[in-house]
Amino acid sequence: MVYMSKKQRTAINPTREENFPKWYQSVVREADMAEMAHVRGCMVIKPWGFGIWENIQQILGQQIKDCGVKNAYFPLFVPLSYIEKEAQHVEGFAKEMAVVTHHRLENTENGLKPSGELTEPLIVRPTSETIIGESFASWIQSYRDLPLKINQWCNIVRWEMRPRVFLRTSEFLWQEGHTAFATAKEAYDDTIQMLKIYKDFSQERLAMPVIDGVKPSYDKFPGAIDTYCIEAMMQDGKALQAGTTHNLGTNFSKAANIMFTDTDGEQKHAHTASWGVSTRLIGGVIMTHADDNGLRLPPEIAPAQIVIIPIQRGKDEQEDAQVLEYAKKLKDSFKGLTFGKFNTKVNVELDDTLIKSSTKKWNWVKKGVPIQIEVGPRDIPENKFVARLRSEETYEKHFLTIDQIKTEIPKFLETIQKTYFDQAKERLDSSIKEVDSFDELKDLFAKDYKGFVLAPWNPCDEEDVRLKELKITIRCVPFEYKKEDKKCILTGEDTNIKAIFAKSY
RNA sequence: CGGGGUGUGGCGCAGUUGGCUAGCGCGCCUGCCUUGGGAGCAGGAAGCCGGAGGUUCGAGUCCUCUCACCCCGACCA
Repeated sequence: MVYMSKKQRTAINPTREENFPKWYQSVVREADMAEMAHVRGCMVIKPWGFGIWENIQQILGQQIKDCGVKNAYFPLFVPLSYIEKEAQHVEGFAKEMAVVTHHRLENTENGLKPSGELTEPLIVRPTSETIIGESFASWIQSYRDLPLKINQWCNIVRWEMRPRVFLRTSEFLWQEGHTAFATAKEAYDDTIQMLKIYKDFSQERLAMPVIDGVKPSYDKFPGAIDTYCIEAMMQDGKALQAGTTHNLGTNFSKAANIMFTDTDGEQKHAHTASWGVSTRLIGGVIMTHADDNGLRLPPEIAPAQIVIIPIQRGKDEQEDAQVLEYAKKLKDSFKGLTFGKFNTKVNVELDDTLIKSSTKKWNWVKKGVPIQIEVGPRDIPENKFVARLRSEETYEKHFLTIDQIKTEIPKFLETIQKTYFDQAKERLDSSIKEVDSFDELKDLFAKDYKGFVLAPWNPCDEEDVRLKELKITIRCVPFEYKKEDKKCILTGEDTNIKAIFAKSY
């Protein structure tokens, strides 16, 4: 038996150290973010979790619009024949498709039975390249119709074998951008530009540092010329692909016949690209920032940056009423307050539920609200309140007065945001090891290494079986690293390219 | 889809070689007492033990089938 003092007691059990996957599930449950639905592989996203997604939609959505992209919406159902048009695309997605074959239920002796078989089965979109391509083909006729930039926020279905809340579910929410250009360069530039948007969003809003780069050819999106990605490192050292962009070249425009008449009068295929991020980002935020007391939300994407907890002692009704009154007044004092370089609005929640205040406070610790404010009878005469920052492990009290809100609260929020990023960045930077041989790589992971490895690699078209056996994947060839003439750790060939090797989600 | 495991109040679990009113911790409700970092005491509600069938005087426990979930592979944002 281990002696456990009250101080060591953690809100989340098991701890990260003890069992990372269970810790993760526990954080999701205790923070009241989501739960697995009774429908296989699907999740119910609860308000506190969905609030994060809404912020992602709102902030990233605006950034996407700022790139000249318009939002639209395309059908959930994709005719089978559309998918069939791009050979690699079919191969890549065939094994995880939900297929609709009937359009009616018939009441029989044995219960409801599907009837009215469709002449052509419909696929529930696993992604929308093909169906959007069909629209693009009819929308685009001349170079004057280009570039065409469309985005949709929607749900998609991939019949996953092993679901995990936020990280891998059969149905999930995402944003998929689809763009078409007259030239290959523009399509390429678009994939690079959008990757940059994702990277900045991830780092500046989610406080989640990422490595951007290009996927090995065998790991690219089915039907793409190249796939680019941002890779984040979770606290267990595993990589999480947090966003991707695909340069589709003319593969899909050939399949869907997206053609335009160019300035020279020639009929040409458009060059297309696609890019997306999903609710997986929320899983990334959890595994990047949460600790053994639960979630820690970066202020930039927290559904509420501040919760006010009235300390009502239940002894004196009048006193309790005054405290609540004061709490409301305090809440109003935050109106119009913003923080950070993006002037993000400060949202304040007043927790006036009947739950005991001490319990209440722990609930909000677990939910990861950046700042907890408590107000009690003693604060009223002096217009005071107590603020505690989720980023401080000691949950120290900061005594403030109402007129200090405008100056101090934004500072606190900026500090928390920065602290979370710095901690994650420090972890990432100190967990990238460089090696020059396969044996070193193997030894490292054999010793339960938690982190990334940067090593010389000569790009090839097939995954190395030795890596597969070690459950290690090449995450990407990063855009930035020191170029040196070395030997590929897998083939021994000369190369000046390096790749990130890691275990992954 | 292959290999392994688990299904018992909301959550986490215990339940001996079948045996009497099915337990424990947390949570929930009521009361007293407390309240500025997870309080205490007393009382209470809540489970046809995943489902179906079987063996038996008797099944949470044994057998058969089935479903679901978890872990390991294959696949993946």
